Amino acid sequence: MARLGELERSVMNVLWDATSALSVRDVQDALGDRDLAYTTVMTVLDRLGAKDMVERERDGRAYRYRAARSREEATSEALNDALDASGDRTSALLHFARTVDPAEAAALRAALAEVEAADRSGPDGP
Amino acid sequence: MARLGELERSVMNVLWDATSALSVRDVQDALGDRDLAYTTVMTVLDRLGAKDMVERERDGRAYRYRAARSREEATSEALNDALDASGDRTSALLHFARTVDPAEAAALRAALAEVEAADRSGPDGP
DNA sequence: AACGGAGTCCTACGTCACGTAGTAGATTGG
DNA sequence: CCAATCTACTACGTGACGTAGGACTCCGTT
Repeated sequence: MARLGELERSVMNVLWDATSALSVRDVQDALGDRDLAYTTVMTVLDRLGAKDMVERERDGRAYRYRAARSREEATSEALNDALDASGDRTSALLHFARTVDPAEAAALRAALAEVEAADRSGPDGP
Repeated sequence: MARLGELERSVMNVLWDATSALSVRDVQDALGDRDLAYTTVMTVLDRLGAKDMVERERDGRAYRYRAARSREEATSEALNDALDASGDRTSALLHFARTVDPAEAAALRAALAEVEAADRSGPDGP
């Protein structure tokens, strides 16, 4: 995930929490506690578009914005970026696995077992 | 891991690849392809110290610098930061597990099995 | 004892990302 | 036709980072 600033991240969270594409006004309202100028929200949305974090579609005179990737996909990308930056993905992953919280370790094991089963029954599906 | 710039990361890599603590001069030499001023390297080392990425010890008149954490620990921290920023660590991890490369998945499974075994035989050791 | 080299500390400058917003111009409902 | 609404473009302050120079301090050498 391209690096995000604090406001950019807030906007992404609004978009991720929304069920449909939002107008600038919608986002501004959702960020009600910050009382930002309309154009501020527009600028941020625009920059997020430049980072391919959001997409927009015309809706009459205005645009509606949606997240280009789900929160999980974006985070996963961030994880991959961190691993790549480290230079040695595998040993970084191993260290992480050895130090992760037990509950999360269990969740991870379950998810990995799932994909393993899927792979075994054939990568193209049964 | 505190966010690092490109030169800062290069310096960390030099430190991580070194077997012992390095002087400013050592680091400058290791970065020989960039031909940086001595003080530039000092400044970067200093900033890395402010971010708790390096530690230094006196060696005569000069200092010697070493990474405060291993590459793996630092990356692991970065992973945790990314997960925390996402808001939902578990679902991010699950998505990651489902999309990770098969070889890495296998490595992860092995590491997780290891810690599971260690936990079962007693968290305080056998 | 004065000098030069090696080191450290402090300060600085340019650039870029980001938070923040204003102005100008187009479009449209009433 | 006018006011509201929306987009496009421009701008400014701050902080991070790459980069480096100058001042000051030791210490060995002449």
